[in-house]
Amino acid sequence: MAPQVRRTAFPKVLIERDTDSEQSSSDDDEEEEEQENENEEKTEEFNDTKKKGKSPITISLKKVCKVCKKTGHEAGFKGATYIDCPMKPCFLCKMPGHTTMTCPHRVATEHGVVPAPHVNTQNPVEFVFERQLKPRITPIKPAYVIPDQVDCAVIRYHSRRVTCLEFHPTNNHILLSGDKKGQLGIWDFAKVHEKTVYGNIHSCILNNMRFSPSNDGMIYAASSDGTVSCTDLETGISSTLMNLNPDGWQGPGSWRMLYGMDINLERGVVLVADNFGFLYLVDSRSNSQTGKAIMIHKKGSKVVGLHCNPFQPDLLLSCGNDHFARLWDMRRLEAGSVLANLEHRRVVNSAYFSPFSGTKILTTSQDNRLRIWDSIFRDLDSPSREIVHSHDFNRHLTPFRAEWDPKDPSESLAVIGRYISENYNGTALHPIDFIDINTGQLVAEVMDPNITTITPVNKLHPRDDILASGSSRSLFIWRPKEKFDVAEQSDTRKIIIFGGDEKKRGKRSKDDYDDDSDDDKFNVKGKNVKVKKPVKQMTHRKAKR
DNA sequence: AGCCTATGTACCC
DNA sequence: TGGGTACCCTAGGC
Repeated sequence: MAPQVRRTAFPKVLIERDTDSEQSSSDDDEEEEEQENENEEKTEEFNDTKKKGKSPITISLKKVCKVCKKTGHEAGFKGATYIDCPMKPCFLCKMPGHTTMTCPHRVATEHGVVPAPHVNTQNPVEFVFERQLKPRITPIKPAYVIPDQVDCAVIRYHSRRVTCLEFHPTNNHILLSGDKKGQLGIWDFAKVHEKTVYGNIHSCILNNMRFSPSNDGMIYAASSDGTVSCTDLETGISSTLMNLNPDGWQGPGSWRMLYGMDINLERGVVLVADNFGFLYLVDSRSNSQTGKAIMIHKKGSKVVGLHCNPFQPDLLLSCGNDHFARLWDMRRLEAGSVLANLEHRRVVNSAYFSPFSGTKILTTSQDNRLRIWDSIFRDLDSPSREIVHSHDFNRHLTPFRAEWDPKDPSESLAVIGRYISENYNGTALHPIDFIDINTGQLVAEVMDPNITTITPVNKLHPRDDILASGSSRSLFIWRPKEKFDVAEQSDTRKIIIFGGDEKKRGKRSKDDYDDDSDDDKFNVKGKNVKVKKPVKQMTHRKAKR
């Protein structure tokens, strides 16, 4: 050691760098990495000099990719733009050979979408469909009424991420929300100061909720605590219909969680499904389980969604982690009696019948594809269309679910949040997409420079032009600008008006929302939010910005 | 500001 | 089949 320390002549220093690294050398992150690399290289060369004497020290300034650890390129955010690692398949369509930036599905959202095929009435079932059910569907698709600008009200009372939303069936301005902690929020967004949170109904994730079809003051909820609750919205008094963990916590292997839930009014049952593949029927009058649990998905797999057909009470749709959505006949509900198995390449986050005719199926899968089956009366072996859309699974996000517009009689409009971000004026934003499920076209995208979080939970109002969103802990109500009347919101103390103040753009600060330090955090703001329409070429839009 | 962590699916061996 | 771990475009909290 000693001879090297004492030497007077320092060896020559060679700098090894990528050809384009000089162009971006002002970047702070890069300087940090350079420093790190320099240290590493110096140590190695120092050991070398011990053997060889005054051999040159090589300082490497080569870029190291954070994703694949290889040199020569970098991945990650450069400002608000994410640079893909070329060694990874495309983050959007999951295919190798190109990056997300150059993905054909990003250039044209409807890329690869097969148009709706012509329906031939060859068999009796199809004849019945054409005669009895098709008339319910409006033959000519009405033009979507998409506003140029929407206003947005924000509320923050959940302490954990929002997991589900439900509009009140009769009261037009009541929104219900559930969160990861199991809390149930009630927000009257016409009177911003009217909000309620019931925190003791469930002890963990509130996965699904539905209003009672016979009493719109009652809400049913299924939770990962293994219970189904029925809560009176006025009093907050809750009863437990079912508890799958009566003996409490006996370890992770035996703890049962409830995910999918729906209500079948005709049969008077609440349907719930667990994380082991089983379906349970609970009589909504006696609040007791009827019959035995039925395995409807692969043993040990989570059943995340249940939906009763709005017009054929005997038809049930389920979906889950076994990569399938399944169609069932309620009259013959038993393992093996499935009517159809709708295969997906990954976990199916949601599967819904269409809201007017009940004959279409829309699913959201973790393979970044929306799938549409145009008619449950036709061959269900493969979907009518697949639409590539960025809604990746992330363990920290509520799973994305594409939701039908319940007001669109042509059953062609769906809303779903977008995972992948775009660079909007230097801010990475994750818009909420409106997609024409017949063509795959992006009809509109809603975003706000103040909302930088991903918005996986979205619900369209059953009667009004209103979109409710859940993004992280926050809830949003979006509506066309002209309909938004800030004056009607009397509680001005808690209203923050955002008027496009540039200082407020970009990453929002804690103060934007938290003006109270107690558990009663509550803020509402009205502001201008952009709605883009229609967008065919996403790259064009990017180029303009 | 920087770290820690909860958390779920996929895929490896 | 089960344990280990990658993912590495999260968000809240300390």
